[in-house]
Amino acid sequence: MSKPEVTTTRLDDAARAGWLYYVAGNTQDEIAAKLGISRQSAQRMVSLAVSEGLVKVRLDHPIARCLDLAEQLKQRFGLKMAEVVPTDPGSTSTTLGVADAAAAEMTRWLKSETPIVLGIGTGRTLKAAIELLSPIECPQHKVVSLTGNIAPDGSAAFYNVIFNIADKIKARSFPMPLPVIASSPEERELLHSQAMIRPVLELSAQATVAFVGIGDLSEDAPLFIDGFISREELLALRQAGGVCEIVGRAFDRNGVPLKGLTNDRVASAQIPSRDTAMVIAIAKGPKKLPGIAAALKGSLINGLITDEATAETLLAG
Amino acid sequence: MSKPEVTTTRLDDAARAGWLYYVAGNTQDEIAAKLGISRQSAQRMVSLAVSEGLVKVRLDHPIARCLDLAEQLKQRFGLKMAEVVPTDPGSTSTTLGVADAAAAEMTRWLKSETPIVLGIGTGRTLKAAIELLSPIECPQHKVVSLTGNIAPDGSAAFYNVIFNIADKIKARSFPMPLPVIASSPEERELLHSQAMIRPVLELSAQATVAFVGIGDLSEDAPLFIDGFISREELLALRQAGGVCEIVGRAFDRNGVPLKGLTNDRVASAQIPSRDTAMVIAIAKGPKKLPGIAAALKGSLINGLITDEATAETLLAG
DNA sequence: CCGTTGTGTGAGTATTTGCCCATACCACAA
DNA sequence: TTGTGGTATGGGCAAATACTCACACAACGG
Repeated sequence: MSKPEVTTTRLDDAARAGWLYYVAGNTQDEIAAKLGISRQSAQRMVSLAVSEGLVKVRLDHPIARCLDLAEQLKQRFGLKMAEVVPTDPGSTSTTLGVADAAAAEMTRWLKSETPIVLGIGTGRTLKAAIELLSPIECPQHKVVSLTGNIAPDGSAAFYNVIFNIADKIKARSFPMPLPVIASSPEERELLHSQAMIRPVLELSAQATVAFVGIGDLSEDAPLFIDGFISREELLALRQAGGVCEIVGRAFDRNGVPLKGLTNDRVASAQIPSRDTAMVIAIAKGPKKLPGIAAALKGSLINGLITDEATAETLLAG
Repeated sequence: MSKPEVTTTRLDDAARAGWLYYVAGNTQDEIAAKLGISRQSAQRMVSLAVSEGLVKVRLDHPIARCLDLAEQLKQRFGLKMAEVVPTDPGSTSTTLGVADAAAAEMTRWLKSETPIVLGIGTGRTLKAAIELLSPIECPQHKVVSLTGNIAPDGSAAFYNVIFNIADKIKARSFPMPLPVIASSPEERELLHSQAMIRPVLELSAQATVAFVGIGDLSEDAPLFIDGFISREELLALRQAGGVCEIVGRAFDRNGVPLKGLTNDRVASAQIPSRDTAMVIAIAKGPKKLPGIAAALKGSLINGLITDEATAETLLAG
């Protein structure tokens, strides 16, 4: 037999072995018997068929596309974790799907036996996620708020969810009894140096994992809607190039924190270090796209939970 | 209420596990870790994905021998289309392999943008093929049954698959609410002239492509097993030289329809014209050999999906 | 003629997978 | 409340599979 012919018959045999294995459902032993070769050779034929790309596996489920996108996101943006949920084309909700996924991801972390420190940001998405969280007893863990929980009018900030989650999971909670944005840089320093606050800030820096929302800075930016900043402050942030806000701090399109403006007075903790903690953002939708892109570009996060449409646009851009 | 919802999320998870297993190449242990479940549950998820038909394996290598046989079949019997799949020597299944190939061939037709009329026969092989069909949305097409769908006892004929396929591909379906074999020639005429039936018969004559099974007339002929004809009628058909049956109509070894007997009462549509339609038979195995040979000889079909062993015998004879 | 190199094979072994079964869980009815 | 039937879970084990290694053999070059 001449050389090239040998190669084609080898692939032929490989295809036959692969067929018997994957389509006919034989074991490699049976294939070996039927083809009159040793089982090791049969195994080699099958794996040759796989490595030569003869065998194509396809998943007939919308989820497959999501997992694929998640993988691409991880690759492209160097994320440690990514999850993409299907987009419901008919819904305009900004929490549908991602909240469920976030709750599931939280549960996975909380199931850990070894104590973790769970950092929690703020926002509508996060609130929705925590509402979906099934109660589990996790007295070994600690949850720490990354933002202040006092609204400008003195009431508890509605979308600060530290108490909700602490209650759900029966863990010790560390809220930050502070305004989200102080009235001056000096006041912030004063507040941060309080004995009550310092341990919380230190704990937040030790977070094992943190879940944060990403706020946009459009006309109806949550920071503005909820009264934490004035319209003028919002406009100033936008003019300074701000595209998004994470735990109250504004960033430009490259994920670099803006200098000055309200950022000088944001009383939130820093986003935990991406070297020591998983920082998972939960965000989807066209309005948040620039913000998510910025967070990815600036490596502000190393985990992302989003939806199909958003993931596609992120990868296309 | 909760039942379908639970089922879909379960399938979602199964798809996820299947993806991680087959596409990402994780072991079941890794999947278990990533999904926060036990390995056993992961294993169940994966096998659920397989059993639900979410996972499709395709071999992208035309095995030379099979291609060669297919070509010879086309030449020798003047077929427009032939496909030969490998034979699993140890298996006695009459559908293994050919059903997959038939599903793939159907998919090729269904992908067409221009509307087609798809005629569908009946039988075990066809049923297996349609179960393997991946759901695709084809509202532009029409599927028409070539046989009645009422069993002698009044129930829906089990191997009438028009509803299964219509459901899978979301196309308009045209079943034939008739018995497969009428009690008399007169009854058949009466039934066929009904306003409900005539359009279906007309549509079936316009089929672009039709997939049919070939039934044998041995002791366990499907027509007899399923109770459409009596043992006496079966024997009579055999004595009159009948070797096979397509859409209920019996043919002799030259593919000529038998005169009289049950053929006078078969309420099925005619096999669509081989001049205007592709008529593809799906059949393999020694028991069906005479039938396939007859169908080829009588040019009842112009397409064939069979297996290696059957193709070889056909060509040798 | 001999050694080298690449390829294919079989044997043995570690890992992975499939399956059974005891148990836990949940919903529902008595 | 308790019992009951159906369902999901995880442990354990045997089968199946993947991997590593050593050897055989042919081609090639010195």
